[in-house]
Amino acid sequence: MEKAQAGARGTNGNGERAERSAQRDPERTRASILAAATKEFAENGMGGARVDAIAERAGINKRMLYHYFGDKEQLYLAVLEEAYIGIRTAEKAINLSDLEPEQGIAELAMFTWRYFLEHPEFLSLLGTENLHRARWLRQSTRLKELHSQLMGKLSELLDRGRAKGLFREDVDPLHLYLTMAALGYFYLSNQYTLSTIFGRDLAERPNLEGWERHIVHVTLASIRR
Amino acid sequence: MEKAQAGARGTNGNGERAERSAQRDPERTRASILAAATKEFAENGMGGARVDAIAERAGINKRMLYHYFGDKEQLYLAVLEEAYIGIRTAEKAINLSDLEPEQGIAELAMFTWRYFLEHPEFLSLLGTENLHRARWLRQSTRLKELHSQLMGKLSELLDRGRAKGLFREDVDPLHLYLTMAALGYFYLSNQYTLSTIFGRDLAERPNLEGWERHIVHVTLASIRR
DNA sequence: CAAGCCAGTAACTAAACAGTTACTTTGTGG
DNA sequence: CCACAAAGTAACTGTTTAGTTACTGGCTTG
Repeated sequence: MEKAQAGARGTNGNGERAERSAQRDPERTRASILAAATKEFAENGMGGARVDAIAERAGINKRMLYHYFGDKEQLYLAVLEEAYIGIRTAEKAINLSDLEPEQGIAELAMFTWRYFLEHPEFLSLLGTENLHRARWLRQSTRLKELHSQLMGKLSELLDRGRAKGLFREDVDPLHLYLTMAALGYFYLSNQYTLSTIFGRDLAERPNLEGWERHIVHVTLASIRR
Repeated sequence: MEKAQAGARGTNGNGERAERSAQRDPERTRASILAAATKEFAENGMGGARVDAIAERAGINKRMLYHYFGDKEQLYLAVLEEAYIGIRTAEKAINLSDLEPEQGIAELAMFTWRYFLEHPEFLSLLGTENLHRARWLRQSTRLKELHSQLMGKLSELLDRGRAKGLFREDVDPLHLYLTMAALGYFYLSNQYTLSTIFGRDLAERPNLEGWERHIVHVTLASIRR
């Protein structure tokens, strides 16, 4: 029925393997499983995620999922690793060397906030991973080698700011990073319970913009002399 | 075999129902189911929690769980409600009226931090509830009536501080509350991934104490003139 | 061009799971 | 003191679940 079609589209005369049809594309299959699994795990957690739901979302046969990833846990680990690689890659691209220290810190705070805002699935996976006390993260040699680029940039800015007499002498870069991350993470990951309890939709545009300004304000206020 | 024992202990001559034996104690059964369910849901989330595990932890027959709570979802809701009632009750007990504004804010920040620190199951339930976009919290009329006492106390302190010229004019009490809560929540709920990535155990005593001081410092720095 | 491997399918299985049935025991109010 | 309701048990059921088996189709390479 579709055999003729596959034959016709598989090759195109010159040896080049052109834009091949949907059939038989390992990389694409793998990627679509990973994307589907990311959604499913982010929406339902490890315990709530369903292997069958992932297969359906990816439009593949469940057997393929086991073929490429082994089992549910290894698939989850692959999802987690990809999510961390995503943020680490984005961090690398930041260039702050020609900014004033205060401006640089503000940029880092906004970067973290916006990354969280645009990647809710990353926040959700973090929540799931912490529920399980970092069981899979601790297993992953790949992720333990993948250090955050942010701490280095933060330290450099702090040094420059201190030299100029702008910042306090005793600022711990880790504390500073945790402060920025905490303000963004909590607001977004807990937005549903908070919105319900305070009767105010935290996801509305003006509220989001107000909170971004607040994060920058708090971060800078905490390190200034 | 044990019937005679039960008869002997059930009543003690005067009509008073003395310290009755373990048999047939509805309140105790209900309470032990609730305690077991709190642990199970906090450790595994909604999707990962097992009804059989709850029954076993509570030392009761699974049938009783359905007898008292209806089904798994209603039991989860009861657990969530009890957890919120716990923090709201603790909040009520705080008295700040004879403290200076700065001292009062510091006390509130430390209260929130210590409550989170001592009630990890509450943090975990919040995480689960937010994963599900506050699905059960929104259903609960009981919880929607139960307003946080903290916002009122916070506003009062802010007013007093402003009158004395200590605090900025434009501080939003909700932003202030979210700031304190965010700093505590993130540090504790994400301690496992953070400890793994930064290679530093955030749960160690000196680190916990340092973070408490940091929360107070940041909170106050963000509202001072 | 065939041998063999890789991608893919459909249908199955054993265990785990939430929830139920049918029953017994125990305390209490008329 | 007995009738009846509430508390409790044990064993069961239908469904969902992760993971498997046994197979087909197609691509590459010696």
